[in-house]
Amino acid sequence: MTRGRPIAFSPDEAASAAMQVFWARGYDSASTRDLLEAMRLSRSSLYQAFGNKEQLFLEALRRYRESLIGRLERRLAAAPSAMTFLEGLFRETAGEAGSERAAMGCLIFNSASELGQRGDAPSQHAHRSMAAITALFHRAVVRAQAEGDIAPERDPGALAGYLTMGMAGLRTLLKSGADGEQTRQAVELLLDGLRR
Amino acid sequence: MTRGRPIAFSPDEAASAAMQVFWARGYDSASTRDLLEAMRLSRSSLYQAFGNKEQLFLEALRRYRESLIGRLERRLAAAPSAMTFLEGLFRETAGEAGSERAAMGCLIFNSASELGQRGDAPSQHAHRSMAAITALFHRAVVRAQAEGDIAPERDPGALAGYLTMGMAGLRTLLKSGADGEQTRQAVELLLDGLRR
DNA sequence: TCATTTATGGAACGACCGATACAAAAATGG
DNA sequence: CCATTTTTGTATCGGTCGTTCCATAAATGA
Repeated sequence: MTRGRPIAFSPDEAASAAMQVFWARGYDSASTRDLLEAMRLSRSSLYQAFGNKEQLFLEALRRYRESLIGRLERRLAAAPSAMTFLEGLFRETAGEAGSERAAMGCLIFNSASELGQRGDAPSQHAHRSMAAITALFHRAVVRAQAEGDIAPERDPGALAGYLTMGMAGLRTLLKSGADGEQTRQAVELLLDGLRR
Repeated sequence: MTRGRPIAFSPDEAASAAMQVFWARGYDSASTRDLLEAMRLSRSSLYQAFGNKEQLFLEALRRYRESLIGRLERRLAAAPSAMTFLEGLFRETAGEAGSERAAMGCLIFNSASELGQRGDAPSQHAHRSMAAITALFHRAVVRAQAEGDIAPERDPGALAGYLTMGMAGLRTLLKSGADGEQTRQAVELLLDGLRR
């Protein structure tokens, strides 16, 4: 049983580098040249290891989603209350105004906006990733209700959609270069809507 | 003083057709072939009349913005109250869920998301167009305060940013294929935040 | 009608796109 | 050390991109 020459790169790091490129430039605008340069491998290796550009994007989006959701999940679990988690998340994001981080936005919302209802696999995966964010907000809302910070009679599904809408809008504001004053005020109003 | 051969197309209609293409496909993804076909003119005429793709986009975005703002302005002026205008606008938009119209989104938010902080002219114009939307919401909020539907001590600037954020988020939800139930519920919560 | 001016159609440009083909290089297990 | 397997670098593919150029068509004012 011969094994042959082993690959000289880390598939993990390569996929991570690809994710960064798609995040910064978008799916269509990210050229294979950009990807090759960032991933530091040759064309052959890219197509051999990841199939094609679309599949590479799917893998990058999957990684981004799992990383993001995982991080938020841990942060939610570690938070003293679900409400402080939500407040912290939104306020922190609003505080990114003007930074390079703000200009990049979120790969999931970026993809949802760019790919829209194209119907292909990337578009469907973007949609599912949006749903994953809403599901996370749903869990946070349910916990906040259990903790008495949100009235129990309020519909957690509706509130989760409201929060996803708010985060998507906040990301758009940040991408368009809104200043911190505006984003912070808008986020406070959004959070008021949680408690009301 | 000779004049020469007059152009055989309507610059107005051509620019309008270009706007539709940029709206449906985005700035980068809209190819000159797409544009020529929709505008029904030859390459020479396009470059003669509009300069290049970037300038054509700027003109298309300008038209979209003025048309949109003008339409909203008239609708606001005709509305029995600023609050009913805002309610109608958001509820109507939420009701577009699932339609082709929803998949197209709004050229201004689309452009803001696609072009981000690229720094070039299209990016700057997208940012300014966002500001124009916020300015319109600001006027509506001020009027709603005068009419007693929003408490006078509330900051109209903050509320305007809140509404722009909400509309941007709503547009992202609609583009990602959210169902009408979710968008309608989210919008009601958003509107609750206006009155509170 | 005629000289002039302008628009038009289409060919062509260089650059880049995503993807493939193929030969050379490299590391394996035996 | 060798035969085998796999990766790697590079050349190249057909196609499309935005743009320019030029010959031709068309409508003008005189």
